[in-house]
Amino acid sequence: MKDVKAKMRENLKEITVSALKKAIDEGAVNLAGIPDFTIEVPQAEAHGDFAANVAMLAAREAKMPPRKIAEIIKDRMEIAGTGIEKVEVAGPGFINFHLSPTWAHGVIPIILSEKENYGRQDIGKGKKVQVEFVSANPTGPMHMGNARGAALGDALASVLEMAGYDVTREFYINDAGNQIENFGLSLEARYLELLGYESQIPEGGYHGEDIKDHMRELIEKEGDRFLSVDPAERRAYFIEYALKKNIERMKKDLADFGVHFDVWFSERSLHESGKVEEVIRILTERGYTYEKDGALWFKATEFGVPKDEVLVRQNGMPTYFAADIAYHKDKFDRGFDWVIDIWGADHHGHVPRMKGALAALGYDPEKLTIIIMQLVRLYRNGQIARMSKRTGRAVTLADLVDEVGKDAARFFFNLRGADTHLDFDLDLAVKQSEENPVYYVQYAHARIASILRQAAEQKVAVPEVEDVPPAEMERLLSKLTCEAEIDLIKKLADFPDVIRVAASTLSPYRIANYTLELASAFHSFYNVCRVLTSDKDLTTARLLLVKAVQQVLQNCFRILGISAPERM
RNA sequence: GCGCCCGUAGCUCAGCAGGAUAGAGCAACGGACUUCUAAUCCGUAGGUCAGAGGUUCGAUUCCUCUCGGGCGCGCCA
Repeated sequence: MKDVKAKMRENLKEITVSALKKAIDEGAVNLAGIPDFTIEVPQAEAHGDFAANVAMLAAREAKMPPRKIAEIIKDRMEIAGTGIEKVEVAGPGFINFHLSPTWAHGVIPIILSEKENYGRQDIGKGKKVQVEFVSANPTGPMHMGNARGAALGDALASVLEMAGYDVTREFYINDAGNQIENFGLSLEARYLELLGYESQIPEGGYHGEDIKDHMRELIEKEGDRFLSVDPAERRAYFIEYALKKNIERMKKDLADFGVHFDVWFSERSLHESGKVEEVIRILTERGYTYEKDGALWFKATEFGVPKDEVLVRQNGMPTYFAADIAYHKDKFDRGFDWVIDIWGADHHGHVPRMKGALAALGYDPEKLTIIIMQLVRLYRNGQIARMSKRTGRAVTLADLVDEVGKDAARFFFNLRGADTHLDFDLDLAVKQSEENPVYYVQYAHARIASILRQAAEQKVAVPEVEDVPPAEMERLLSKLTCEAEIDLIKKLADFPDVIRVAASTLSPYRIANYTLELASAFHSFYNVCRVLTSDKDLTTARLLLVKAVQQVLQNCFRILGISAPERM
């Protein structure tokens, strides 16, 4: 893994450690060991390119003021031939490293040869991880919350892939249970109603227009023949019919949103294969259940949950929770080393009991990470638009793609962390689409594409990295010395770090933020430095630079699921 | 009542998993296109990081409490 920044950090750490060791050996500083310090990038440019905080951490044990320790370390540093131009002690005791301005230039050939793999990490070490997200109710169209989950989950999965995990994207279809019963009753009511019979949608049923559409379509195809069919039987048929349509629709809407799942997992299959029953039996055998009021309960309180939970209802039907336990057991039985669920904030209360159930089954609850995503509050015409499926007037994911566009919507959702409460003003999103930040980053890509087109027209070649000897490459890139160029190159060198942090904190929004920063550095560069000039070497160097920028932008866009336009 | 999330510029949010003088975008104001796309750039202004304690050499970041907002606490999913 080639990472100029990480390598530099390592070098600086080694230099600092050996200087400190020397100081200890000489008795200049009294320490038993080397503190676990970091080499970080200071905020202010005046503080150099990197800084070590070791002196502050050592101060207490050494019983010396940090600045003095820093001076002692600094005096013993061997910096000849390291690219370090100056070492300074500053502030409370930082050791600041000022490097030669070209220290990061080597990142350009690395990007151009690694291409879409630039930034890839190996922290996952090929571990099998499953990301389960969206898992929307198949009883109707997907809403804004599902859209957020889709954008977040897909980007997270991509980030983990970049970090070296073997990722499976999975959608859990809740095609069983009470809601499906209600779905059937609602379909049936609409069916009867459409044929002129009096009928009522039940309590907790679905009032959406889509329910009516399903039945209208069915009547066109099959007429009124279900009037004489046994109600339970015809409801089963309606459910089968409408579920299939809904799931196909969800697949299509998600595909239009740029999200593709590896596995669509049916809840019903867990019931049919006996896995729900099996998991209940195991819990019982392990002594974690008891009967009360005609129901079977899970002793959740033994795992720090406020109250016990029902597994099997009085009527003999297993609860959603029971199926969910079976589902999670199945996930681990399929060999995943790590399971990540993305749930809406309205489900956060179920986290402890799910983990408790896993512990009861003998699995390590630490291997399940549940990301709680705060809900989306949707504004339209200046007021809150309800998202409930039952009102039938929700803004759907498909509407969002139509009105705002896939790229803008996905970028917008991934601009914020999962735990921010998100107000989405649809009118504003549409109205401001011209000023949407997504255009800012895409424009950077399009501008570069335009430069490369111009270069091709002028028969200016951009050399392939493989064809340029390292010494020649170094000579060419040494032409890149103005501030905008240096800043841009450093930004490129940040990318592996960004992947690392985004993956280890499960925060794909960091990619979106970084993309904005990179685009900003590019736009600034563009306004100051002309790429196609009469200076041949400078032109070549800048072409290599912008090509590298374009590559990194593409790598970001791929993670975020947005397109990389050649023209805008 | 109990639990989880949030509170940073007028608005929407960052703040690199404790670091130095808290940053962007939008909105406001002033500049920059005979030159690779002005969907851009440069500058000005804007702050009691909700409040109070604590841990630390150092807190926007970690802990406790208070206030304010959101969401949960079903034999629904």
